[in-house]
Amino acid sequence: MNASLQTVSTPADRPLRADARRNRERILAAAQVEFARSGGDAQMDAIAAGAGVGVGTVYRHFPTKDALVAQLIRARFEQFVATAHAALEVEDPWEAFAGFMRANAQHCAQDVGTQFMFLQAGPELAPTLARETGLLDLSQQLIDRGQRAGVLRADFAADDIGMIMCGVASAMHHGSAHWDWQRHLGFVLDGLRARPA
Amino acid sequence: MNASLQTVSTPADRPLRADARRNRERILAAAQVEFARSGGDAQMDAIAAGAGVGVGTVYRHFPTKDALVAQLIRARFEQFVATAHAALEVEDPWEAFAGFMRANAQHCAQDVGTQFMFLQAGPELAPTLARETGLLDLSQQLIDRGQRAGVLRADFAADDIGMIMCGVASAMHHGSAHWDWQRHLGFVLDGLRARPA
DNA sequence: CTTGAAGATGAATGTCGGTTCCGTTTCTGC
DNA sequence: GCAGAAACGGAACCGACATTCATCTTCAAG
Repeated sequence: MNASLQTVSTPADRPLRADARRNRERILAAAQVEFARSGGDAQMDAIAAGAGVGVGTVYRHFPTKDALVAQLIRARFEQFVATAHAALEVEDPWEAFAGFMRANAQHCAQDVGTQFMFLQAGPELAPTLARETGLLDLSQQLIDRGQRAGVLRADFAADDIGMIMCGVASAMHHGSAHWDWQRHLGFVLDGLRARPA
Repeated sequence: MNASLQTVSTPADRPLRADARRNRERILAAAQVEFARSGGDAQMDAIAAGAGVGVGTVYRHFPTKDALVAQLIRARFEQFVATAHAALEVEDPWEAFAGFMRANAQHCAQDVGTQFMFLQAGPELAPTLARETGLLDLSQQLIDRGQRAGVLRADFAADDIGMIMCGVASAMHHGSAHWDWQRHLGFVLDGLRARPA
């Protein structure tokens, strides 16, 4: 499985029939639940069952499993975008940036499907989505603020965010007794803070 | 697949026949190559072919694919142990620690199989092996030195190392154009350095 | 050199899980 | 209401792999 970026035909090609729209939502919800439960390898049958729907219906909405995953990921990125907007409202430039990172990590922690995304999805999916959804720009703004204020190290770049989130996600994915992703993120954030000198 | 810790019957149960020992080595080598090439999902047939051997032979040496993977991982941990010993010889406490981390990451970078291990193997495998091989103790010594010298943050623990390596490995695993695991590790190491105040 | 045990072989087996297909059911515009 | 399009259902299909097994080969002790 290699979740490439299949543009799911969500665009209002034709206004979906009422029941179809309902099912579509159910499927996405069930997929999220199922991915969370199984830790990344949910089965189409299970997703269909969870949505109270036949497999065929799942395939009517998403031509392939990858397409379904891609849609989940896209939705998550839209959440990231919202978080970024919120962060830009925060006064303190460091807290704005750090809070953004923490909030995103928190979202990942609550949805194993997203961790799955960072760990298993095609390498280009995350960067591409970040660009397409505008997340990259927003992140850049947060970074610029931090760097202008001298609280964020100057050599940090927007592209690094994905890499770091990926690393943090992998820590939470394992959930080994001693592994605490919040510690991990804390270490990294401390590393990103500008050094006094 | 869930590489639990199957103690492969390497122990000199009975001195393997000469050709058998040779094949065993070939299989391990081929497995490493094959995992590296395929990015973590090597097939038994491919491994057998790479070793110039029939599949049955692979199964004669390793009862299951997991057992084979476990053996590869165990070997890698022995390499880590060697690195740790070398690091303990280094004068500067910070360089000893940081060099240890960098060297291990480097080893991972050269062998996708190891990245696979950190990312896919059962959550308990790494911690368990770290204990069994003595790596945990050695790491602790490196950490103690750093903390006594005041160059390593006081709240860092040996258990954190696996988590961090896991994160770094996940970054290199994707190898997205903009993702550079050395940057990632650099950020983290900066975060681990004791703050002046 | 013989011989039997250890080892090797690879086609065949079994399972798992994504995807397809077509008969049936449910909407919705008229 | 009705017709026809849209959607649904889920058994069946199919490829991909890990694993097995009956048979053949090679080593090494005596």
